[in-house]
Amino acid sequence: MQTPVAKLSAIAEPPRLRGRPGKRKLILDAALRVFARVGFHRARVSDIAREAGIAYGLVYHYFRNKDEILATIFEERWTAFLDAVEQVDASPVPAREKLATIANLILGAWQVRPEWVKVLVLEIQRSSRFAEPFQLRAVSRLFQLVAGILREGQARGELRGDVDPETASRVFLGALEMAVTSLVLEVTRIGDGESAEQYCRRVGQSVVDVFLNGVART
Amino acid sequence: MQTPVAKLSAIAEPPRLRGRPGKRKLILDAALRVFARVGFHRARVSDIAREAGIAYGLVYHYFRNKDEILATIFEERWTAFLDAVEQVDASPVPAREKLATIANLILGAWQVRPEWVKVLVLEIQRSSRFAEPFQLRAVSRLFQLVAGILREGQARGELRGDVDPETASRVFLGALEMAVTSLVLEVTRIGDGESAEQYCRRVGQSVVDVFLNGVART
Amino acid sequence: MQTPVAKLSAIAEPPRLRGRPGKRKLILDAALRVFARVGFHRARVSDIAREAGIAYGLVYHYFRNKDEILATIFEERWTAFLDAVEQVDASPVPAREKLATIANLILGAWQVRPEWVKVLVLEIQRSSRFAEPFQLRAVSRLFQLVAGILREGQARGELRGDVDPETASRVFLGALEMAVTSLVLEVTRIGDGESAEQYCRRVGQSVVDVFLNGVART
Amino acid sequence: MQTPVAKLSAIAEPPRLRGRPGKRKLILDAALRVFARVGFHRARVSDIAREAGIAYGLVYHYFRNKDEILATIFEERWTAFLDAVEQVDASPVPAREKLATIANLILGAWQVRPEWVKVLVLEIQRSSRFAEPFQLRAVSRLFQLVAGILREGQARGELRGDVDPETASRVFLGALEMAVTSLVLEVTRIGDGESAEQYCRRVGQSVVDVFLNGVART
DNA sequence: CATGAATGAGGCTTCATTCAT
DNA sequence: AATGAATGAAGCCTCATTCAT
Repeated sequence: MQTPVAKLSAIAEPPRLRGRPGKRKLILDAALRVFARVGFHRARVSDIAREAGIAYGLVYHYFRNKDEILATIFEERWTAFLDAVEQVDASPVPAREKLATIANLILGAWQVRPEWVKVLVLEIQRSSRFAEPFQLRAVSRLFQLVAGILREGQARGELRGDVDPETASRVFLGALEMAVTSLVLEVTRIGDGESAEQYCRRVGQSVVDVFLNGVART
Repeated sequence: MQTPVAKLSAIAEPPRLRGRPGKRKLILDAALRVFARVGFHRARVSDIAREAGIAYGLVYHYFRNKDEILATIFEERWTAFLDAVEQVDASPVPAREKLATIANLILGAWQVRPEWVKVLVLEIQRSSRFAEPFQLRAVSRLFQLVAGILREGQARGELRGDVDPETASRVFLGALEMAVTSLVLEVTRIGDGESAEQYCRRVGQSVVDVFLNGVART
Repeated sequence: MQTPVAKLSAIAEPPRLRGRPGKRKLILDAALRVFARVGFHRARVSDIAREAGIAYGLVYHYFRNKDEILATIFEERWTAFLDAVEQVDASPVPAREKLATIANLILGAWQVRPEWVKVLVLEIQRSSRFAEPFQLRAVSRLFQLVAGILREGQARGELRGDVDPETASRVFLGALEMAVTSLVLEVTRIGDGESAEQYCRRVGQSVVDVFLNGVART
Repeated sequence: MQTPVAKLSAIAEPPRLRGRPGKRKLILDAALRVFARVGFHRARVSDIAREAGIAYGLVYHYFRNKDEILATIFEERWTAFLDAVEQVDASPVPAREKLATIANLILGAWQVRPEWVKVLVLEIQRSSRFAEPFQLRAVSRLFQLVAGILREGQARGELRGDVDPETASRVFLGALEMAVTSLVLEVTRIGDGESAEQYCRRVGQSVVDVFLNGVART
């Protein structure tokens, strides 16, 4: 199954909030880059302002404080991501294809917007703000969706019925996250004869393959 | 295979250095608790000192700075953990048993010392400090060990040969990390009729089961 | 003697300048309310604008800066107040009646426009801006007028001649100010069977009574 | 009646809090001077530190924030002042003498520590923090004490019985406050042939005289 | 007139680290 | 070894004021 480009761009580029000429977005994008570069805690508001090419105080015109910038990045992007996953969930395809698409969605996002994935993986997830109701729920939603896909696959007889869907969803998403993390931390170096896109697709397929079929010799 | 208690405690409790009264250890333990409670960045040196019941100037007799405390915690505990994994690697058992033991090692450590695992998962692993040579190598070592186990299993014919061991090691450890993370973040609530120990064992078995056999109906 | 309503309203409501739609007045009134509510220093220009229902940039079309707003309030209201006191001074009545009228003027103003009196008492009078030439002179003028009334009363033989009029004017106005302050700070609660107007009149009479006759048993 | 020097110094110099070598007091004294010079709002914490000859951060070792410095000044000094007034209240002398002593207490404090009185009059009283329970109660206490003295004087037949003690206490203290304010604002210039002490004594006597006997010709 | 986006200096506060005792 | 007072750099945030439209 092909992941529509539309979906990928949806993750990477949230729709402009109506009205504002775009300064707000300018700030969010700059913040994303700065957070990705030096991390949330090291990032100074003045860094963000400089990166955005605006005056210091303007940041506070659009956001209450630095935390809110991170939270907003999370909200906007994660919501777009969840929407994409919801669409995948709703599509009339076998569970295995849904999982493959989700894997491509995540790895594809890294290709298009590595900073966004880096910030999500390294900063937000670690942040104690993570414990905020909205964020907790937003992340839980992803796990629920995947668990739902697995449960449905079990009901349809596509998947083994003797595996707890909640646990399995953590295995699947944990595996994917680690794959992305190793890309983010540049632990994984992409080989010579392979484009980033090919590499991502291959890794996604491997993760799905292992998750579906296991590594044991049958 | 049973995970020897000795190994677990080795992870959780590094051997006392040179029989000191233990002020240094007092500080490390206190820091661990504080880091687990509020996170590294929010933790003040004075918090650690108060938790340890000492004057905070004393912290600087034992450690150069705050970062070094975190690094030390990492080094000591991670080294002990790696040692345990090395022993597992060296043991003459099938790959599947080695993997099961590693899973129990990690989940068991969470049982004995949840703060340590929490700090490892939330603070160190995602810290940009992670990029420091020693830490990077130390973590890489774990992945290499697991990849080695998988490669050996392939060579012995126990595991499928058409899976990249590096990728598969990330799947395995990512799945385990996510399992632990959900425990750390208390997303997972342990059911009524089950002890924490039973629960951990069951989750570990599930992860290994999925990793080995996959979720697809055969 | 009855305090003409005209005089009270003169204090509380300065005549509209040149028949403008009144944006300027809107701002001054809003500022008065905000200053009374939160104090000059805590009041933000944006608070004033919101209270006035206008954009806050507009404030700077009518006033050079925030200080000027307070100064303007002071000038306009205090001038009106001084005019009323001048009229009292010029009236052909005994000193004791003049003093009673002044007391009613002040306490009556509190009734009609408590915010204005509150700002006068709490912000302007004690402000270091008070030291500005105009304001200093304006306030001095009140003391001079009262001292003049006292001096005249002495000359006419109505009042004791062995009291320094300057000192006595401070006693009189200090007493009145404290009476108003206790109203402003709501330290004084008005009793049940008494209207605010009755209460003010009674307090004014008491102050004048004590000032004229003293509290000692004769 | 002579105001014992002991009492005056009690107002101006609160007893050292046991233990501290005196840095805390250094800061409080410096803050008092700075507040008196430029006002609370204009005073920067760095000004206070420089005035005290200490490092910036040390201020925060002893006080939570700038507000707490002002509040502490108020508490310590006002408490000492109230104690002195309580002693006056308890002394077995006629009401008129008690009032004279209180007047001397206040005016004498201005002589010894003009900054303290200035800060009290200009900053604390105006501050909205004034509304804090402790401060409100502390100030109320003074009024209650004076009202009590008046009531007792009435009961003994020394004072007129037809005057409300609460209102009269406000007249008395308002008059005194205005006398001090005019000193603080340097509206009142002390004449040539008179020492500051003589001047204060004379003003105090005048205030008490007017308060007791009134200005009307009998 | 009117708007509110944009500016940026100013100041409070935090807290890692040093140092005298 | 132990204490905690002392230091001061760093950075967040506020908000008066300006300016383009």
